[in-house]
Amino acid sequence: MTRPITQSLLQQELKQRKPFRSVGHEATVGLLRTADVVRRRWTETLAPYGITAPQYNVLRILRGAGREGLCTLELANRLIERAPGITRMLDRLEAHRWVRRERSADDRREVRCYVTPDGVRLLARIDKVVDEADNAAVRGLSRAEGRELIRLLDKVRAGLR
Amino acid sequence: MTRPITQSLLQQELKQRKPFRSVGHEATVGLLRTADVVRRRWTETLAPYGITAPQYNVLRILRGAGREGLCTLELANRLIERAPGITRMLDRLEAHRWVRRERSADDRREVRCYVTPDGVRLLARIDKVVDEADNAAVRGLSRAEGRELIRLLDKVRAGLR
DNA sequence: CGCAATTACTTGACATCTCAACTATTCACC
DNA sequence: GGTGAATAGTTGAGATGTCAAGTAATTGCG
Repeated sequence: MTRPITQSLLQQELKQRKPFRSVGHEATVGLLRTADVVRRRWTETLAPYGITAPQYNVLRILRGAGREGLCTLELANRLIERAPGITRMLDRLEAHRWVRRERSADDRREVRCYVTPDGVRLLARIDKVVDEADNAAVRGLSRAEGRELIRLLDKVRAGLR
Repeated sequence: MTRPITQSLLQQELKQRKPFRSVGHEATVGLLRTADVVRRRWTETLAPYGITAPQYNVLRILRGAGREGLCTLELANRLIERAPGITRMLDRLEAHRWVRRERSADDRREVRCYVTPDGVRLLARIDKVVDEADNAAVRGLSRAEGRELIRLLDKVRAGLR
């Protein structure tokens, strides 16, 4: 538990003089900041296509769902998000004609959502640049480190459940 | 590059059948989702105190700044955030009397911000539960794994700069 | 069968965050 | 010294998230 001679990278970024209170604290702050940076990079990547990152995620999930589509709450579950946000995002996606919604005939409480052909075309144009952004995120890591990062993040989530 | 027999944890969470397109993609998605989970836990921890996570961060930074306080843009830099959000958050923090603002005498363009004694008292009440939340985040990890996670996150951010 | 509880949203209100545009100062340079 | 450029911050408008409360359809149970 010796005092390090140099500050950690994160300490310098935060312009902090004091060392972190604990490994947990430094890991938490590092995690949130890193996610912010990645999110921002994603946003920049998508901006030229007139779509936001959360909207892109929804479209991609709907494409994955295929012909059957998904209902609103199922979408919310996959995004770990509450329904109200989804409803309003779908309103906007529908206005762009990237998504189509209709009441389910089986259960008229449900609203089933589908990507439109326009939406699929948009995704096709975007996929490559998103792949590039994803790979850029792990540019600094070796393949083994990338996998180790994935494993550690899995463990963090498992510990929080 | 062999196909894994079992799906990764994240693949199960996302109910995806296909393996991830790349290590970069899985790491990116894992990072964003893990940060969301940690952020949510933080929000729950702070809710009983009537303060949001971003507000708590601002207060903690201002406490760290001490008697000299900080100007708005300096706060924005430390939070990796744009100024407009900070202005409005400070409006709310000031309404709660946790923060005090005044035009700098040196440079009348600047607005210097300080925690009030009320703010300091609030932080004192909160510090412990936040520490606990931070430690809970790495509960699943050994000490060595925690440090490894910090190192890998540092590398990701360094690679994105 | 009928009615209460549950489910699947939807709407309203508020806190973040973002970009763009605007005001007030201060700085730099002739 | 004065004027144009840069800096610090605010305001407006839109997207995302949250909770609370309301509506419509379905389920469960006596």
